[in-house]
Amino acid sequence: MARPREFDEEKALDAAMQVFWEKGFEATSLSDLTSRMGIQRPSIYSTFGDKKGLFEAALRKYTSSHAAYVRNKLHNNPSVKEAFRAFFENMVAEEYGQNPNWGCFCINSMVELSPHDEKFEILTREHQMYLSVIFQETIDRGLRSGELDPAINAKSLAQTLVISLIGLTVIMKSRPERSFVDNSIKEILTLLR
Amino acid sequence: MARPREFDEEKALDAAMQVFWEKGFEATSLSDLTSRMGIQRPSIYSTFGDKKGLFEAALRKYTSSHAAYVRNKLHNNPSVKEAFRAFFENMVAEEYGQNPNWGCFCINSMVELSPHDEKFEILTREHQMYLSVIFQETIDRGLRSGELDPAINAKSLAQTLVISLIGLTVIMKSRPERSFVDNSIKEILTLLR
DNA sequence: GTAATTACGTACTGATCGGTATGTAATTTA
DNA sequence: TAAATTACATACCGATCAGTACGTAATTAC
Repeated sequence: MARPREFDEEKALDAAMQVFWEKGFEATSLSDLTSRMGIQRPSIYSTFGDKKGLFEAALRKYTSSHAAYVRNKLHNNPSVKEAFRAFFENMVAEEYGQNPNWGCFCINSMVELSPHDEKFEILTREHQMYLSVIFQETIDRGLRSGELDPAINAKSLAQTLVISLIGLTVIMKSRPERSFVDNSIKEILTLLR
Repeated sequence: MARPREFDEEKALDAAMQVFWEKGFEATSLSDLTSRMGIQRPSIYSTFGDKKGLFEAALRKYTSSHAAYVRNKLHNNPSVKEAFRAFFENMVAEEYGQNPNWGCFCINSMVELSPHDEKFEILTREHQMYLSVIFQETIDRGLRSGELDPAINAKSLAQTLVISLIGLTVIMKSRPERSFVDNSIKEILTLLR
């Protein structure tokens, strides 16, 4: 190691994540990135490879922090039904709040890149699988405690909730009336009987 | 009208729809379009305005034909439960088939463009609302015939099924194990009790 | 203090982007 | 047949794209 980095690699990556999250891969230019990351092009290329490498690093940062967020939200609530209810309702409230929201970076990437790039097909799939495992663990906890109907198939229900989460996140991009998503969440949560 | 068009406007639009469907708006270049549409740039600009105008025309063509397809699928089955089951299972089978599938053009556009362009926010929202109306009509039919539990809220359930459809379509972009979507469809269809 | 190494900023590359000017061909109207 | 109008193909526009060459600054190793 000769001359040390002058910029904070994590902060720069975080800035890149925000730009990609907001605009997607294709619509984000290197100029967008340098201005928001506060560094020059050669620093990006020497640190992250190329544009796609930077995107991948940003997406990995997102998925790991998102997984931690979801795990925390669901595990820190004694009631499983209440945990899922709060999780879904909180997600909707954030999306309909003042601050602009860009949905889920992983879902955005799944739609834009997965069909054309196997690396992102795998990366985004693995995140969804991980979410379904977190969901299933939570449902299992409710089965063990007796809170949930023992006839429930934890795995199938977890997978269904992941798919509902995706559907809700995506449809909110078109900003439907709030009752649309509120009704659906109520309906979906009846599966957690 | 002086000199008549030498190309078939509908066929050209159909070709444009396929390219945009496959690659999205940003990743599709004018060169991609001219080569697949079989016409020159000035013909595109004189007929459809600009790139975004052509995209909008292509998306409108897609949504109207997709709505007709869904309506037909659901209305031409005497059993409502069977109609939805066949609809969802057929969608999955197509996506996992040999031919490449690009998901739903409207969902792709909702993810890529709706947050940055109000015109597409409205256009994609209206299509989802229309699908939910078709779904609701079908559920109402099942309620009238006595096939479905009269305790069902047709509107909420229709909205839920639209969200499930979106979630299924999107997650299949990452090509999960087929059991993932099969399980979820079974679970979702239990709401049609 | 000198050589080696790494980082930085500037300025550039060829390619491609979306969009258009222009000249010519074809058709209608009169 | 002449004028007007529309469509076509070519060839171009300035801007921007992702990516890099290169010279200089800073740090470490010896």
